[in-house]
Amino acid sequence: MSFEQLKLKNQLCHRLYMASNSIARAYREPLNELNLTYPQYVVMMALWEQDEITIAELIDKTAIDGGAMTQILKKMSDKSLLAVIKDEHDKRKRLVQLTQHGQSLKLKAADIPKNILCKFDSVDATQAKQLMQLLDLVVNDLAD
Amino acid sequence: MSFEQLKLKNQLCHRLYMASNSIARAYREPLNELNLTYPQYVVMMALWEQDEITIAELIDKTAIDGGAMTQILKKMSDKSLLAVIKDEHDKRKRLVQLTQHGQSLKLKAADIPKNILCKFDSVDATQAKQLMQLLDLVVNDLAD
DNA sequence: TGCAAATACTTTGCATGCAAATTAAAATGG
DNA sequence: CCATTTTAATTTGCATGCAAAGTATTTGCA
Repeated sequence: MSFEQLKLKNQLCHRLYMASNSIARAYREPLNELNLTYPQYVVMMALWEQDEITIAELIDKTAIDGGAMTQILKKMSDKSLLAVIKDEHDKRKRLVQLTQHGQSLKLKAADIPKNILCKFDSVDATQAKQLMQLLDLVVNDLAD
Repeated sequence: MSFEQLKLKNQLCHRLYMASNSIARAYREPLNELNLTYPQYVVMMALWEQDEITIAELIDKTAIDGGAMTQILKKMSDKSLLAVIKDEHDKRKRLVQLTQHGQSLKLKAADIPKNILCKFDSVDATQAKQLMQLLDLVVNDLAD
């Protein structure tokens, strides 16, 4: 019994596991300089696109776990990157708002994507796009 | 300043983050029935392919962090899935060996990959293969 | 109007991923 | 042959990802 389907080299999930960890590791150094973790950087990107959104919307945009989000926002708030304020219309909700400092960090982060991309010697723009499209299919098929 | 490069929809890393989490989540249920976490399952797959290898080799095959591996092996040892024994030739090394129970679990796991794949309505075999190849390029380019 | 059900978050407990420090043993080279 | 370096693992501290339980509000509906 060869059980080909159980070999690591045939596992899409293991490829994703390695690729995701690899790329997160690649971001670690440049993000350290901004004093951001990778998930915190994702939150920043979401807020740079649209500021003053609810936590639920932030969770929706980033796909970060709700339980983790509470902790992440607390740490980011401690670092004065953002503030979490009450929504007067619906007291269950809370709004996330970038501080001046949080907004200004966008300029410093602007070069990060380029610096990561330049590590990809074997993946050209077309392949990167194709890869993103395939990943979107995977995510959509697995969405609840 | 639009900062297109900072938008989440253009981030390969965020796609990978979501896809990796999605697929790991998909494995959670079937693996629960085997009382395995996803990384533990990866260790099992590595050992089903080749038993009695050193921890370093296991780390190399699985890409699981060394620090985490110690903990994972301890838990798996507690569950009698494997045993970690000394290497008499090099006392720095330790060998990982499946137990009878660990070996027998292979049969129960044999159907898991198929059951995961069938969730992919939008990704055919060709695309899956293509995706794996692209992911390999990413991992290789980011390898130290 | 009033209460059960749904929402929006927070909290808790467990399992990693990762960097850095530590320990033990083997390899090296002067 | 001994001291330095390298290798193999473990340990520790921090930051999530995730499930499940708990809290505060708001909705919905009888």
